[in-house]
Amino acid sequence: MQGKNYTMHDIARLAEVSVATVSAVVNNKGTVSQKLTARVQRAIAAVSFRPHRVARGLRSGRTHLLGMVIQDLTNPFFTEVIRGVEDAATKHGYRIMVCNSNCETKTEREHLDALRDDWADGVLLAPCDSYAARELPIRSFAPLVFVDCVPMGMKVTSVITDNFGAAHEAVRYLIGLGHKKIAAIFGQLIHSTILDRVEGYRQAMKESNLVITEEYPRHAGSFIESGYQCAMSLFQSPDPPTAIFAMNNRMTLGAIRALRELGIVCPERVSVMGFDDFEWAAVFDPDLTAIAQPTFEMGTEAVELLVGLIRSAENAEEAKPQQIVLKSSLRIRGSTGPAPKG
Amino acid sequence: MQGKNYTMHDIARLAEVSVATVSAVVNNKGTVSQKLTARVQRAIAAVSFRPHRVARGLRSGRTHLLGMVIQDLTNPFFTEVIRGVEDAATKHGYRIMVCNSNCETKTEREHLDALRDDWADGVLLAPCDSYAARELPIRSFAPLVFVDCVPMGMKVTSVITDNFGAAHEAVRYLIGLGHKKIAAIFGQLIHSTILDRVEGYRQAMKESNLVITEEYPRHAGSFIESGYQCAMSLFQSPDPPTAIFAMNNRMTLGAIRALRELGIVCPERVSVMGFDDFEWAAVFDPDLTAIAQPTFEMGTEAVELLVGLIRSAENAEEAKPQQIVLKSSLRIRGSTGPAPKG
DNA sequence: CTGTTAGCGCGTTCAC
DNA sequence: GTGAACGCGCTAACAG
Repeated sequence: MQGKNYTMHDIARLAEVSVATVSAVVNNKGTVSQKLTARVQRAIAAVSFRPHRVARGLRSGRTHLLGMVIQDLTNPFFTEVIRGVEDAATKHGYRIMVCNSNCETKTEREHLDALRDDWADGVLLAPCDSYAARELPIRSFAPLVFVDCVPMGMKVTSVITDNFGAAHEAVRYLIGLGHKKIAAIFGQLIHSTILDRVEGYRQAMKESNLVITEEYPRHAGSFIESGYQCAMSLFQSPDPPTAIFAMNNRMTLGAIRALRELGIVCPERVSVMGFDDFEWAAVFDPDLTAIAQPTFEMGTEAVELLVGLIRSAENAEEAKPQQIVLKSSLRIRGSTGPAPKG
Repeated sequence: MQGKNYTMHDIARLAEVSVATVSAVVNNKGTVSQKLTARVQRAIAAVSFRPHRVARGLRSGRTHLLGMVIQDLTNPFFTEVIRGVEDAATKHGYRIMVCNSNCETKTEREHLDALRDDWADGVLLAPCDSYAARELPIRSFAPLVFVDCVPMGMKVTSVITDNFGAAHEAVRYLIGLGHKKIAAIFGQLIHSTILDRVEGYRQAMKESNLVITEEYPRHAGSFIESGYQCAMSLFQSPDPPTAIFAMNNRMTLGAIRALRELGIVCPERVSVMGFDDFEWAAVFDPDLTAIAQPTFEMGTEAVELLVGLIRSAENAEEAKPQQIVLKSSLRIRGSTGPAPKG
């Protein structure tokens, strides 16, 4: 049923050389004569031999495997980051093991353990809880780079978006449109990303002497349903906002649905600003104004950082935590407009 | 910098037993005395030892790794399938290596080769080209199960949706609403899925003696942009359709955007039926009628099939190709309605 | 330049 | 019940 898996011994026998010679050819050591090299290569091609990664890793200590543990595979934000990771990793000769924690710290931990069992050469982690992440073994079996979200109040090697600045800019844009009653809706406050965004929102409001009505900031899980619930309750209050700033792509959609159900026209009566742009944002009616994060770049930068750490570790160098902060960009579309008069 | 990786020898020394005893404890052989077992377990816990998967795999020949090669990680259809795969794989003690071919046969091939290097115990494949897939080494290093899309005209082990039946049912539903001019738009005809859907559409039209105007079936890549282009050109024809059947989630969105730009009201003037339901379909205005595939189940079924094949292979049993065909379901929402009069 | 040898960490015989 | 020895496929060290 299955094709045979040839080993170096088979090749050595076929080419009538020793296994060490085969190994040298396979690894381009450049120490083998033209003639033998050709003979070995012919034998390799004849049976389409490929060296066994497992055995190779066992001996060399390096597996050329990187692990990536993410919060949620079904969120397009992460799949785009992964594309960047794949791209850069392939360039450096690494493979990627994508692990989905499904926003469960227990699963996240299991994946990290499994990557340890695999002897991954390095790990990228988008933790699902910035508080719980402080307990994680940062200096464990392999270098670790945090992506998108970081442990609270710790200096770690990471690649993140300037969430504070992005939120600040977005709110200033809304204020520039004449909005004074701007409500933020967000998920549980356990991600450094969301916390930074909320800070940016607060700061921008404060700078313009705008009040954050107590009922305005709403939170629940970062789902469509919670965005819907938040928006619904906001518009049941006596003094509803004229702008909603949703701090997550799914919550944005929930808010949009709520507005439609309530018959509240967007952007004439209420503007909607989303965090995270995505391929389909332009298909909605109105098309969504949103903050676009540099997802692909985030993935590539994270791999570059990680590969650097792996190299340092090999040379027994001590590398200090390095943070890369990427700029986002505001994509202005149809869901935001001037604040209604009166 | 990095924590030390302990080996069985370390544990043996710590627990003052032999490595074989440690191995027996680790693998629950049940042949070690209570006392020694406890001592070994204490030593394991003390340094949080974990057996090296790589070395283990080298010896046993099994890696407990499954590979999954998919067309496009950014398509929610696949991420949901992956969730099912992860679920079932974990249950059976397998890990998953997700590989994204990005709809390139070359990349697909490279991933399959890499999985061979990894000695994956089995492979799940959603090929990006049903014709090219016929050249793939079906009987190679490990059992292979096709998912979603299969090589043209070959009997292979696979889990797919009843695409013909789904499309047939969808078109019959539109016909039941009084539509006669129903246009199908689809991507390149290189996927067995799309081919089956088109066949279902044709068959349903034929059964009701409806003509498929030559200009109606349109094709290009399965992108938002191509859906947009298809819809645009359909409505520049002298006799435009009253219903559009988009055979892919992205094309559906493109069609929606085109209708909005042209000011064509949906569903009053044109109904839109999509293939592939997704989380956000209900947020659009109007919310989208679509055929929902059993994505999660597709993933779990594929793993069950694959695990079965792996077991058979271990027992040197010859298993014949087994096809699982799953039923889809029609989610009727607001984008479809009665055909306009006259 | 090439071949021989010894292990990488683990699992699986066998003796004891 | 337990321990010593061997081998999985490969690479690093050394010998020739």
